[in-house]
Amino acid sequence: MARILITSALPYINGIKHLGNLVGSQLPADLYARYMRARGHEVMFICATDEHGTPAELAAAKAGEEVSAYCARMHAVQAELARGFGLSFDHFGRSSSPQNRDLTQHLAARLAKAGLIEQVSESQVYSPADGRFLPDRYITGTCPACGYENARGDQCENCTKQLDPTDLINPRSAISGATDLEVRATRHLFLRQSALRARLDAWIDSQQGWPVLTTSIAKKWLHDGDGLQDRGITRDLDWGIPVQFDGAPWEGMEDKVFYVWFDAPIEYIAATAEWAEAQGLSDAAWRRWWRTDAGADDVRYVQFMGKDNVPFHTLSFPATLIGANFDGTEPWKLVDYIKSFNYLNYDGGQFSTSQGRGVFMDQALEILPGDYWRWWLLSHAPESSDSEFTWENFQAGVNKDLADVLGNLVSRVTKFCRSKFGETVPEGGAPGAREAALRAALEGRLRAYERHMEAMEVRKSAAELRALWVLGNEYLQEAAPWAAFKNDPAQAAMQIRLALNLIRVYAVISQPFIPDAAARIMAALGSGDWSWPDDLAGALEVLPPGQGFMVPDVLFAKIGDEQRAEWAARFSGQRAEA
RNA sequence: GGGCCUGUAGCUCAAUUGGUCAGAGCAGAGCGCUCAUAACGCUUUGGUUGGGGGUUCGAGUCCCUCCGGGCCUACCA
Repeated sequence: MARILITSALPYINGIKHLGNLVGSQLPADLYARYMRARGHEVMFICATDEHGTPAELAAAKAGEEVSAYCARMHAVQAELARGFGLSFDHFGRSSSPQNRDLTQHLAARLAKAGLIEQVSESQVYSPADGRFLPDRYITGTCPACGYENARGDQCENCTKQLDPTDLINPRSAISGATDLEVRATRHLFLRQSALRARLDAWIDSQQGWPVLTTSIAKKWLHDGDGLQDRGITRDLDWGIPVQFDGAPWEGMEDKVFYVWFDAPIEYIAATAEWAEAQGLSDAAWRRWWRTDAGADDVRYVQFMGKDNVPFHTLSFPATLIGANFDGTEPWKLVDYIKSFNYLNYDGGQFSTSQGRGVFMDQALEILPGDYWRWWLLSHAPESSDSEFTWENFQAGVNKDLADVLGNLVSRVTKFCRSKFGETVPEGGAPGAREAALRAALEGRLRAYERHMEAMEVRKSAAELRALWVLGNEYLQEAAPWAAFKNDPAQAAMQIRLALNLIRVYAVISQPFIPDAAARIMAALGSGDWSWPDDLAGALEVLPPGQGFMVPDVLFAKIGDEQRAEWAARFSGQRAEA
């Protein structure tokens, strides 16, 4: 039994995430977590809401709430949606937790002690009307290069020229529209990542088999131009983790907070501490996952994220942890494997939170249960390149794979048995060559499925699982128990007993993809044996003759053409305000 | 501008990192079955692997070039 630590990129707090966000991190992370638990490994699956930063403040203001109240409310909303999608976090934390505050301040202090923190004076645009410093992209104005009037302070979206906010003509606040902007001097802490560049480079080089997407992005940042740049880790905001030093104000840093990207990954650790507290456990319970001097040396740590998150997970966060261990007294667990994903597009364009384009998690669950989405999204995960959601493809995938291949199989087997033998696993008959061939075919595909799941090859895993389901239909067609029943009822009994057991095995192995449907199958069959079919022959005899079962309700309803058309129309345009 | 990824049958994707690999699923066509959510099974039609050139005994697989799509480019997170 191995110990596996799994983290999903943290969903940001300002609103409900769309399906692209879901399939890029939380969903595949959950798939892996469920699979590893099913294989008997000890798993710690951590996620949390990422709550700090300017967008959270603005979203709260827009909602007319205190930012802390807003975050608490949205955290509850996101947690509920996560449950709806069957996301099996061991803990779904909050980056605003006391644990994260303490740990973030602690790690910053360690980095300072290591000489990896530097105070830098810089000029920032301040908006008196908004009462805040404005991040570059919250300043808009006319692009000096192309004349586009809504250019952002970091880059003109029209001509793609990179800008400095002070380049803009007629700059104004993107928040209030205020034009009385001024440039003020401010001081910030910088993490001297550049000092760790060689360490990070060697560390990346030492990793085996990481996705190209992961390493190429990391390498780009390490070697592009002047190499890895130091990074500001503080901001002039109210909402965030105060920049303090062992509880005392950090000189010159009064009224500042840590940059959200500094504290967000630290929340992976802090959330584990939150978990320990919630479980009534001691610090040792979470430290054995995160400190190699406290038991984490045999932990395998896997992170899941969209490609936009890669730089922070390959560079900044490792730099934080490596730097904090400058004297060898705080060996933090570094990630062992980073599974990164491309983007899921929506029907020819991008999902857009701001434009309300695409399907959001709450809307998805209003339409259909989580399993439908889990299956389609995972079987189309954007692993090698961006992939695309279309209602036609969604309908086809759900109807064919879930309703026809798996759902109908469960239906035909249980209903046939009920009509010929009653709702009891029938006895009699002896397996023959056909059954041996089925077992061999299952064995081959099951091991392939396991290999793909181990390797986090999400789409290949889904394809293999589907192929396993198909074997059931093939067997039934060949065995034809409805024909055998006429002349040799015992033969038919054996065949259908095997089929019932096969369905149970399908429930067990399909559980990582479609946990709810799997549970319904198991409940209908009256089985609570979720053990993985390492011994396939044995697993196919778990349901003994005489055991009662029930015909389950239709596992997956089909999506009709009219319904599909209606949904396509409903989600094409502006999302109604939630 | 720079960097990275990507372009394989109508659609979604595979091809053990140069050696029968040109494949699967869906869609289409035909046949079969009738237990089942008009479901299932079998057979089958589609591709000169974006265009062009090159290396090699041999290239979706390597090189050059052109065309198309996407992402990143460090103060959104």
